[in-house]
Amino acid sequence: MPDVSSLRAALLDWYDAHARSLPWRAPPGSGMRTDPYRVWLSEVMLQQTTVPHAAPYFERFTARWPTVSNLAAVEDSDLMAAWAGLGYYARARNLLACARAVASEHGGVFPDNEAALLALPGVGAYTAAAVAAIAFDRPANVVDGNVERVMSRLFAVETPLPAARPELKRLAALFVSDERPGDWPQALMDLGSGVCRPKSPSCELCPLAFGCEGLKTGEPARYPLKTKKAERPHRHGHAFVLRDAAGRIGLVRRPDKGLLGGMLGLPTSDWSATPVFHAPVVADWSEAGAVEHVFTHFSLTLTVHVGAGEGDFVWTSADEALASLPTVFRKALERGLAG
DNA sequence: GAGACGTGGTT
DNA sequence: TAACCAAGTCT
Repeated sequence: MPDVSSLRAALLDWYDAHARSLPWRAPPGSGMRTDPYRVWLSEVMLQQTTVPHAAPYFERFTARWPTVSNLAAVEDSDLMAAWAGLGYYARARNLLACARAVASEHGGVFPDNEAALLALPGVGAYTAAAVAAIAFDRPANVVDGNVERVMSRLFAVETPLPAARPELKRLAALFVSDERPGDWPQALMDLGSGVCRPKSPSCELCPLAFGCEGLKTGEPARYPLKTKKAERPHRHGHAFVLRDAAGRIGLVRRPDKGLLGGMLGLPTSDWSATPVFHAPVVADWSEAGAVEHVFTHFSLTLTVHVGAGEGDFVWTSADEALASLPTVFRKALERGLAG
């Protein structure tokens, strides 16, 4: 068993020299702490999302809505449009619900403890711990994919994910301490992101190499072990680019639950092996090609049809539609507009 | 516990 | 190129 306190000291030293500079991060070692609102917003945006993808959204959101109270006052449709392209749209719906809960139930001030944070919409075990630690400097066991990977290597855990999750969390808990509780998870995540990477880890640069059981095995990259995932099915569908006399696009608001919930979309058929061609209005539809898109649990070929007509739709200029649609529909609309 | 839930970059 | 992967949460 590696010596926990020397590993901890070694990683914090490394962090002092190598911490990343990020838009939501106070200068490391400055003793400054980031506004809880910004910590929370960044943590939600970073769920299953890379730093380069989330960063511009974070900059736009904080410029437009500097406080959680500002965010709480936003119209649902504006928030969803601002989130377009970032994915996992339930996050956006929960983000707004959480901002409104903080505004109405907590006087516009984020709660400073893990339990109260956990009760907020869209805040799970990871985010509650991260905000408690990073924004409030509370000792909290912050366990994300990076931490799981680092722990699985450090201790050469042979149990595959996801079954190994409780064990990895227990191991991570060994490092939680009153000393620099806010820096610790960030150091761990920076290490996981830049050194202890999923593939080809840079063990020669790693401050924890001296105590790493995984490295001793000679195959650190083998960790964490994972059980095979089911194959991703392929579906087909039809999407309809409907234009009125003014050239606007007819969109529909999707139901809150389910795929792309709460977002605007193009009218479509069902998505299945053999979709039924069911146009939103009777029109002279012409085919404009197809687009491919990959979701987490299925891939999709969408055949795009263009036509003119009127009806009960959310009529939107092409530019606004392109900016507010989720990516799958943005791609379909671009295809339709290109002819 | 397992599946739903997006997107874009990397290998 | 297909597969894998990213600071997860909810049901």
